[in-house]
Amino acid sequence: MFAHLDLDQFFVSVERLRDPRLCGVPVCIGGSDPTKRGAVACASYEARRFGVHAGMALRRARVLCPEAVFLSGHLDDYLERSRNVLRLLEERAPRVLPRSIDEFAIDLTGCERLLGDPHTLAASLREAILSEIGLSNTIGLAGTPLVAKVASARGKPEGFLAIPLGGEAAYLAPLPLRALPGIGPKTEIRLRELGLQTIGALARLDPEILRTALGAMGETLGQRARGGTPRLAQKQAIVPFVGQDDGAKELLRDGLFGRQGEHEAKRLPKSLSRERTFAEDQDDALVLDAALVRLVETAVAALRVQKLRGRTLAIHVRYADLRTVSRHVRISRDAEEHQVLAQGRRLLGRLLERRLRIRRLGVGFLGLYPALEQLELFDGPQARSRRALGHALDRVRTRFGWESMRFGAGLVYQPGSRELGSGEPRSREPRLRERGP
DNA sequence: TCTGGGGTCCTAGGACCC
DNA sequence: TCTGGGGTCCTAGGACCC
Repeated sequence: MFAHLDLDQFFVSVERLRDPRLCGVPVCIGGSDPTKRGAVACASYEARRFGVHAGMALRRARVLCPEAVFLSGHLDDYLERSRNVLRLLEERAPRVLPRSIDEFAIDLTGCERLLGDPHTLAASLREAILSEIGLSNTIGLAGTPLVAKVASARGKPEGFLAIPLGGEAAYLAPLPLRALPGIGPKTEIRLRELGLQTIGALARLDPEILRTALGAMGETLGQRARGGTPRLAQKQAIVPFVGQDDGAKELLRDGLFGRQGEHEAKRLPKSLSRERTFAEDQDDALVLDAALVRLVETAVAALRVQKLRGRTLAIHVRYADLRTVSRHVRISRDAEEHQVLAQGRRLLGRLLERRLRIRRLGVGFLGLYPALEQLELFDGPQARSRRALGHALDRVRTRFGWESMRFGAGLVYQPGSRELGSGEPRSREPRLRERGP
């Protein structure tokens, strides 16, 4: 048997532990000012009753539920409590994989003799997380991880839903297509065009038809519709970044579950990116360049902390009309930050040829690989000292905050009151933004 | 009233090589 | 000189998830 544990309205629950006055009132995490751009990362059940849900624009949430309390949230606290949950589960269950910050897959196969009945064990885990950590949660129990996940989603909140062994496909059959992980809005439309309404209909469809219509994805979905496989696929946690400021915190984020993984080979992330959406759509080249500098700085710093390098640099842009476009370039193994920045500027230049205002700018690295310290042997003294500077910078920023150290163009970004930057006079710097990312 | 930020995986076309 | 077919890499974009 497999269990899937899902923390109910996780971010809101943590905020309520921090401030019990939030109990019983509608709460939206995602930004403290709902008149600004932003999205709801987590809405309390009280807010959901008004139609508010995760992913919704803050402004829309405010219209639907004006009396809601809007908060930026505390990502560091969420990460810590998520690790506490993982630790508790690992102490009492044979094999646990974090699926995200608020979801955990638990393998209970073959542990009956050691740990007893899976139902009893799963129920005790649910109870322990509630009583010892204070977090309400829902568990789904089934013969495959996939069905356990579906069951937990449908058992929310504060639920415990066990699907009888062998009854996986029967449980899924009457459910709507969208209940199956992997079916989003687009795929749902295409499946409906094939005349399908339920997961059961999808399960019965000739695999050949499915394959012709949807390619490899069709095959996968067909298998899932029939219940999936009774194995926990090795997959590393995805760490959703809630997005609120506090630059230096990123440096501390050396992976969500840094400690974990002695027995599980830790998988390298495939990509790393930093993005930001402007308060207002931008076409000022100076502002865009300053944002680019800042994003490259933070992304490179994050790579350095995780001892990774990227093979490809990507710049992506979302234009005012919401179209998203990216440009990529291969970067050399020994490229340094200033060279990466120069490449990024070139790519951004190409994207600016379309004369549209820019809503969002992003810098990403793809094809990540471990940065081998030996590479430094081949560096010249200049490269070495620049690298040392980078490491020193990371340390200073970790201790004193991102704003404690800034360079040239990055200063345009956020003239704050505290930082002195590199000592240059800043009075001439235009004040272009009211707050940093 | 226009939807954040961080990821994953898949597809498809073109370049290039053999 | 013309040219097939296959493999791989790179780039760009789409769909999905939390």
